Amino acid sequence: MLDIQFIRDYPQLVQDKSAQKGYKVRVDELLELDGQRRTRLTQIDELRARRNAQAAELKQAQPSDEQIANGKQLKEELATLDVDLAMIDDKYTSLLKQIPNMPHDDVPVGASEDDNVVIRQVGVKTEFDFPVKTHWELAEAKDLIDKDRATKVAGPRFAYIKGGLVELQFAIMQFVQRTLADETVLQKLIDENELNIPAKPFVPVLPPAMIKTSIYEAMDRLEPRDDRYKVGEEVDDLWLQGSAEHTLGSMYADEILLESALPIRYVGYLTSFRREAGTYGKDTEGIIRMHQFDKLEMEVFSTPETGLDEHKLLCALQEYLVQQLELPYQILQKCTFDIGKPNARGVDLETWMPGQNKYRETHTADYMTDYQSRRLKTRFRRQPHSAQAIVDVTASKPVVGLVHTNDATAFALGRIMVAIMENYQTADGNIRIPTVLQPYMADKTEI
RNA sequence: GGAGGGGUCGCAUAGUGGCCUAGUGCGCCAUCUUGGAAAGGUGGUAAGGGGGUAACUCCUUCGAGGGUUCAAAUCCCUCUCCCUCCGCCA
Repeated sequence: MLDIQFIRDYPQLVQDKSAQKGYKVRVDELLELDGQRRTRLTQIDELRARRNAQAAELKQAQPSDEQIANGKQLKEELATLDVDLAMIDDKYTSLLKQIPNMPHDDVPVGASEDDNVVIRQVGVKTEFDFPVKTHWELAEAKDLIDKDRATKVAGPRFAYIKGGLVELQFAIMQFVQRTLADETVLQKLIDENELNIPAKPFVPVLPPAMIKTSIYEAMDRLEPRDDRYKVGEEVDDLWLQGSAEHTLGSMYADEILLESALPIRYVGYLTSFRREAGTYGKDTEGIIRMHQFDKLEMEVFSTPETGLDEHKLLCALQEYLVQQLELPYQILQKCTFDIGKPNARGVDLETWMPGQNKYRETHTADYMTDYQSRRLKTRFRRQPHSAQAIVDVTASKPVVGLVHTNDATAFALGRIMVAIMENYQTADGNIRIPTVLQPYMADKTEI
């Protein structure tokens, strides 16, 4: 959710930037309702002040009939205004929620995902002196993926992942956890990118896989609803999460964190669920697009001042991780249309997939500024800076602000294994193991 | 699933219709005393919203939502979370 004060100050800007993201919003109507709402609020406050004063007057002696009648009238007036306000408030809130986050200044304006900009390509597209196989051909030959039986048991877009691929996944998970806890690596990336943030390690988390409707809505990741799985329709108010971001980013809802605790960096591991509504016929072969996939997700809570640097660190980490696996990739800065409603900025990393002869999205990094935290009420208390306090009395007063949230893929395990299979295939149909992963696989060199 | 007990200002607690403008202790901040500290004294100590250049001021919030009442932390209803016991269970 956007700050109403910001919308009051820059209505045209909000209208224009929303349009750039493909959102038709009614800023005029919202501001009209905002005015009405504030008028009612003032009236209600006045009535309540009178009610409070009257109650204070009556509390000593037995109230007279006249006083009670007077009180009753106040009560009725209040009730009418309350109903009025509730109606205005409903419309106001729903309009306010529709307004997307403002794109950051460097986000290219675009009308479709075709307007995303390739920032750079890194690595040389893998070449082979034999006919290239797709990952599903490789997997079938080695019995690494069984989709037919999964379809029988659970339906299409499910799979049994087996044998060497499972070992590979566990190896990747350990590798990521080790890397994200390595302050030397973090410091190196921070220095290279000239970021002004500490090399604080990521803490691994196993978050809940289900989420309440209210929290999902506050994260602004529930829509479109038909891409999410609802659980226990009548009995429970729960959804299966579609990304660890959904339950990681919401964990400090309604809390005030200490500035000294920030940044908080987590790497969550979770099996994620998506209905993939509207993708019928897309990526039906292989395991690129599944209803269920395992994912390692980075999530960072920070101050507003460091939010963008944290975003850049996450992007740098994504590249670092893919580089360690020695996979060719390209970086895409997403345009205004494609970054998503709560995003101020979004960057995709696409890994080269020789079997499909194209780059495919394996990573995405989202910077939400305070858009999510405003509705979640995830705040932090600024510590008084004593040096300033001497000069400026107000600076010594602790101030509460909204945290900035960042989220980024460490690895979508299914997709990165597809990339490894296709890039590391050998002439005899084996799959070599990237060097950095071998220590986590009992020094196995291929599967 | 069954029975009972709870949710109050960072923490711990008091509070059964108007003396609650939520008391007390701890913690924290400031300050006094001190050579410096401890101890002690004094003052302060939440969030959100409205108005005001400001000093300030008004409103809301005692798990959440409804209700009763001139008046609700307090009474009633619904929900929710936590604790104890029983049952079931990886």
